[in-house]
Amino acid sequence: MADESTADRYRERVPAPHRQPRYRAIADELRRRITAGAIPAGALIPSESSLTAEFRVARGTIREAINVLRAEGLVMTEHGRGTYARPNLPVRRLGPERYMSQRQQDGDETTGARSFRNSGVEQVNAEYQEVAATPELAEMFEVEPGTVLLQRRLLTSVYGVPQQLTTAYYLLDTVAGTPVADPNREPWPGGHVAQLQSLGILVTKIREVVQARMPTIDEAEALRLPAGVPVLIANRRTYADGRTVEVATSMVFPADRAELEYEIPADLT
Amino acid sequence: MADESTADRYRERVPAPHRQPRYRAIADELRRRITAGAIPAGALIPSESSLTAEFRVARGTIREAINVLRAEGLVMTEHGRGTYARPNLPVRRLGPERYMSQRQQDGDETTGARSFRNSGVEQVNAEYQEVAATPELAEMFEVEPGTVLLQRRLLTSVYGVPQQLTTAYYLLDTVAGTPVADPNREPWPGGHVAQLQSLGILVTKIREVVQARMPTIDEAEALRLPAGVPVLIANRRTYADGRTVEVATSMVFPADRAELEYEIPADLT
DNA sequence: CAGTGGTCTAGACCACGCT
DNA sequence: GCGTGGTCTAGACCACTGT
Repeated sequence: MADESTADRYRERVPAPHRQPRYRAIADELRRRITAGAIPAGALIPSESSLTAEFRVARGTIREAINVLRAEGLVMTEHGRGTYARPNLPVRRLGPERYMSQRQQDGDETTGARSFRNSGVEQVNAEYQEVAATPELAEMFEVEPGTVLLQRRLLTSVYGVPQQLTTAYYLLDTVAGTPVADPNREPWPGGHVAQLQSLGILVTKIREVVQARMPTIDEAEALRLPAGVPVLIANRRTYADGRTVEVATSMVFPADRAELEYEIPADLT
Repeated sequence: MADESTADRYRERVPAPHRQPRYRAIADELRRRITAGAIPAGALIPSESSLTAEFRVARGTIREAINVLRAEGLVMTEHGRGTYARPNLPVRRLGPERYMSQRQQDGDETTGARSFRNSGVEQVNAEYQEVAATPELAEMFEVEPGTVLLQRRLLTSVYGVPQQLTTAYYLLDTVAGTPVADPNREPWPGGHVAQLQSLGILVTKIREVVQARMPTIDEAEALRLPAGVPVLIANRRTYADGRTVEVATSMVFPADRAELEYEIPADLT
């Protein structure tokens, strides 16, 4: 095989031609072991020090090889424990029914995607704060910039696995003094639509814009994202009677364990 | 802080306390300069050697900081030339109106996102092929596996910039011999809904599932994606009278220049 | 405690893009 | 030729996870 000369190159001391960098060749070899099943999903790959011995390179070179695999989402690292082949995660599907008051919600057999709403395994870490409206937010709410809004920041987890970061805003006027402004009532039964309804606000339309990008480091840490996994971003705007009653400037989902589902009814086509 | 003794120990050897790693602090500072506009989009950031001088750290530390920004998709590097703040691309917004027959479509002033449908600057590279239904496709169309389908593969470009890869399927029975089966008629005026309507098929519902992931190498090349940019994936299923009449197993969008918009009407909430 | 990965240094030489 | 980033070495010490 052509691999023989590659193996020989590992044994050389320094001169290795850079036709293919060594860290790439090492990454290729480790990737082969993982995809071929020699290192099963969820198992530890050899430690950095044993890899330096096996390939006879400096530790920095091994780390670069592992960086490649991390960027591909193939492995994930835990400080002090080791580096694992990435296990396959269950996918959380978020469909239009997440805005319904209450309904039967079954998993999708074909993909294994599941909805966890109201299942009792969903925990919410909430943080409420009063903030002044930025010009962008003020325009969406049709108020003066600086008007006080209620900011609601959430980290939602399922089975202890973080699944969603949310930053949402409400006009303080419409929620102040109501149970909706109480952070201890999280998670909201029925979601934000039901909560607004309890205040007499009838939601008429929700608009969401979906984007994707690589996470910031903070997001990657909060969502425990391995490197190489992007995030799905949904920006939500909730309307009642043509007025904007809620804005979620960013709902951040880990793309390796979430997908969004939408329906476009006939009268829109 | 309780960490003071620890911090003191660091100061013996290194000026900066490691409460936050040096490379992350440097990444934060560079990110600030880029997002604040001190380094405009498309401009070169300082070279690695000048950054080692400015922050007084080893070159490896500077490179790690830049790796952070690259993983976030904030900068891109060209060997021998330098590292750039990633230029902002015009964003193509795809809303529900893309399935409407014909309507006024304006840009969104707040984000600069635009729709290019029917604007004449959209080119389509089409490839049609007859294929046997896989078990998954057969189940969706409610036919026997192996039933012949028309496969439609598209690369859509706007102003010569590739914007979308599509793979869609139709039952050959319903389209054979019709203008819809003619690859020379791309791009389809009014989209696939209008085309189906011209065959007497009235679309009643469209369902889309949106995901994100890093691109395969082939996708990255076809869409001319720089490293660190994920793709948005939409899987579409088109219904008429409860029957599935079209399936797009993957519409692949470059996440740095596309976003998807959906509406959830009141009767769904 | 031992073993893992995380951070950082101070060098070296190579490959690429420009002028 | 010069300045850029790409690759690599050989060490050091820190921080986290286990026993």
